[in-house]
Amino acid sequence: MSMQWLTSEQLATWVRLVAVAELLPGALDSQLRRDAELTHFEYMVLAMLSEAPERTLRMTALAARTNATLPRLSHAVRRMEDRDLVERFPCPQDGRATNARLTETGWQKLVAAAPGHVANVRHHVFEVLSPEQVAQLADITDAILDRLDPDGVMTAPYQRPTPPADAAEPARQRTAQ
Amino acid sequence: MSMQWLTSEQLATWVRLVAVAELLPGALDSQLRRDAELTHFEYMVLAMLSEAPERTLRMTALAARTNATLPRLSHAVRRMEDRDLVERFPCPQDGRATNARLTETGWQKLVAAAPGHVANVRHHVFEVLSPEQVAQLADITDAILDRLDPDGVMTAPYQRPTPPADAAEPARQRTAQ
DNA sequence: AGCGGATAGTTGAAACTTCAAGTAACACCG
DNA sequence: CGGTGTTACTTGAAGTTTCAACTATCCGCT
Repeated sequence: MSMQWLTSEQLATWVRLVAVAELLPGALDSQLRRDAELTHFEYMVLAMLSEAPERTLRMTALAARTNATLPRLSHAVRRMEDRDLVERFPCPQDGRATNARLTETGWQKLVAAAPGHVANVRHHVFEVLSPEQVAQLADITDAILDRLDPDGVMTAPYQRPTPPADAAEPARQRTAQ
Repeated sequence: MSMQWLTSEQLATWVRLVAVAELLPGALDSQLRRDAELTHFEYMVLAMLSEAPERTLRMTALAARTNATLPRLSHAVRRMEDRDLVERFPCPQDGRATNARLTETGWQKLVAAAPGHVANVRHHVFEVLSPEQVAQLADITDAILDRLDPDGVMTAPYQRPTPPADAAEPARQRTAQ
């Protein structure tokens, strides 16, 4: 394979980006499985529910936020229901829809798992990047997500603070949408 | 979840990085499945073999380069063998080992699939990034891979070209083996 | 040479994801 | 109203990945 359609700089970058995309989910999964008996996907389900009003979300919305297909989510939620992490009930406003709600047990699970997960994130990403690089990475991922996720479904509630150097503790807000 | 252990800039960056890591493999998979009847994993198997001497690699080496477990690779190669994309034969030097070799059909498949794949990569990544950002991204992914893949198994053969002008980092060596 | 342990890979079963229906409720239109 | 089409799931089967043995070979040691 001589990919003459990419410059060697692009090729080197591409290979590294793919490697990160391939390795990172595994690293997150391992730590969570080992320390919290959760997959990264299950963690995301819990995390997304925890941020929603009433800790409740419709299956379709939850699937969008976790980048899952509906069948995948449906099966996963059934298994998590067996473990009493979430519960399902029909949506009062729309008889077709199902709501998933975080249980108290699920919340506790998330609270217990979060510190280790965040530590892992810090270890793999933020400890090795300068503040400038963190800002650059945010710009770069923003640009890529413009094509990959035009509606920003996966990043919806996470607005960026003001770009300049020292962002300490500004209130972050929901995007309109 | 109020993750106070990350700054809001870090949190925003993190959410975007996870979104890219989650969405990118899916985007690659869709295009390859649609246009070439290959998964991204199968494409990587073919690509790694195509770059190896004799278009041949031992199963363990191939697994490392594609970030697969040995059972996963073993099953996948068996299925690809049924499609005549690769072939297996015992390693002459080591009776325990198995070699996987790209067949002519497999090579043709890869050649046919590559242009569309590269176009997809360009579309999702390089078209939306400036040359400066491409260089930044290479530095950033390099730094992250130092922890995620210390031996550089996944990026082994892809050396970066000489950095343009101002390189701050002494570029830790990622040895091929 | 022969033993014990490590290495390389395969295999079948369990777990998970994807795929192809299937069900029920809503929405519009005549 | 009743029909037609769409939306929001759920379900069971098929395909894939992971997990736990299991086989065979190699290496170091005596």
